[in-house]
Amino acid sequence: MATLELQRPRGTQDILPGDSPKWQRVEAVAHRVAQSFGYAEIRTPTFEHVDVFRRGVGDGTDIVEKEMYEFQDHGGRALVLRPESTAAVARALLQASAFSELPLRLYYLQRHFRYERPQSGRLREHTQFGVEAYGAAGPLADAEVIALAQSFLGALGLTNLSVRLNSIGDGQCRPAYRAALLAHLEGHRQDLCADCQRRMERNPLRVLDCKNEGCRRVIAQAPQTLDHLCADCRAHLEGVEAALSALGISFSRDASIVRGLDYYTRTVFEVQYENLGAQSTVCGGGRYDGLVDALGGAPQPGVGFGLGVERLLLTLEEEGLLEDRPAGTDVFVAWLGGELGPEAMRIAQALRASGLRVEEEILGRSLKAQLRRAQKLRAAKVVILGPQEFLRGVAILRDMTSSQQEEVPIEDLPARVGSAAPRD
RNA sequence: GUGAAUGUAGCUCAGUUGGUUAGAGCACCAGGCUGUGGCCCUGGGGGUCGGGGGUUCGAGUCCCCUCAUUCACCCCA
Repeated sequence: MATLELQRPRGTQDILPGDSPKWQRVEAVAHRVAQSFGYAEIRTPTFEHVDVFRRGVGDGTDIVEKEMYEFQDHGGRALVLRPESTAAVARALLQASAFSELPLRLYYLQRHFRYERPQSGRLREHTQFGVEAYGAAGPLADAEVIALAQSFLGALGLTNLSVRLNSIGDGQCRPAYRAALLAHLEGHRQDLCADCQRRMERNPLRVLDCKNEGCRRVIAQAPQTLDHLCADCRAHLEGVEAALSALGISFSRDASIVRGLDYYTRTVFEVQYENLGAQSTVCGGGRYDGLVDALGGAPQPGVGFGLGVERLLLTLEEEGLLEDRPAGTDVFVAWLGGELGPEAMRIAQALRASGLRVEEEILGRSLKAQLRRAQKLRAAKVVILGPQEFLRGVAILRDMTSSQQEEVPIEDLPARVGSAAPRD
């Protein structure tokens, strides 16, 4: 490893030419699937006023409390690199008065910035494919969003992922549940780990997803959120499940799913891939009926998910679902003799005009080296232009699979090559 | 933020108890084949051994600091 004075900042990634086709594939599928559900793309600024997230995500959350990249610009504004997109999208919609026309179906493909300790699948700059559906208070929107996530992952070839569903209640029933849970935990305080004893003060719901064995035993006896849901929340959850069943999407209830962001209400869900170690959640989402209100707008029901693209790529890699090196070139134009470079470029241009992906020699290497290059590019055809052929107005057209070659008039090359090189 | 492991060529890795000019395979370039890829053979370019400091006659090897990566926790996508 060469010693560089300048390295990329911790927790960031360079996407090099060898990897960018993988990203392009995932992005293409995201655009296609989201649009097939009638969702339109939205893009928001990379930085926002700090208050968008203080008020939207919540002041007490880890994201806002210790993970934001905050800075002040020369005008003294308190800004922050966006740590997530849901609150930013809501802000944009409010600013554009977009809630006048409902329902609103949006998706984004954006980078987020959080100051965290990096490990694989967790970066300081990461990309999410996310979806937001506004205007529908009923359970159909929840099911639609989950179906979209399923379709997206399925289109990429992933099948054995698990969808876990829970409801964390709303302003009606959550306080009562919280009290009941706290009472139970208080009775078993000595059996809980030190972390959980601390969690009891700040956010008792978090105890539910502790992996510690002693805590798990206490949790198993604890009151279930599901038993404390008010009638409306219960009906909502059952409605989501009924719609998912009708769609043939399998899921399991998982009382341990709790969200760390303040804006979630009722439905919360995760899509997990087990082999991913600690960062096994590829997709997380839920309902956030209180968000727009918190940002100062008239209340709007909303539901959506965020899907980590870097984690998804790790999963796809592990499942062997990414092609290593997709062919990027159809034809290579080789030349020799020292004088024919410009003519080779002219031929390459003519071939490109007929829709082919073409690379021509610009280093003036030996023919042998040029053919090796063509092979490495997996070009199906090579045009070879030599001084002798050029004088007669022809070039050699070589088929790299069969090793057959023939002379073709230069003007006929686009027609001949175009018909002979099938595209995938 | 807490705890731990790892850093030798572009990549994957060797490198004995500290001891001469730090190696291999793959990749790259060239030649064998003076105008034809894959296979083979030969040769070549490439390393401040992550960085800095220390111990020592002598450090890739030992010690300290630092940077980066990885794993677990926290949290999250």
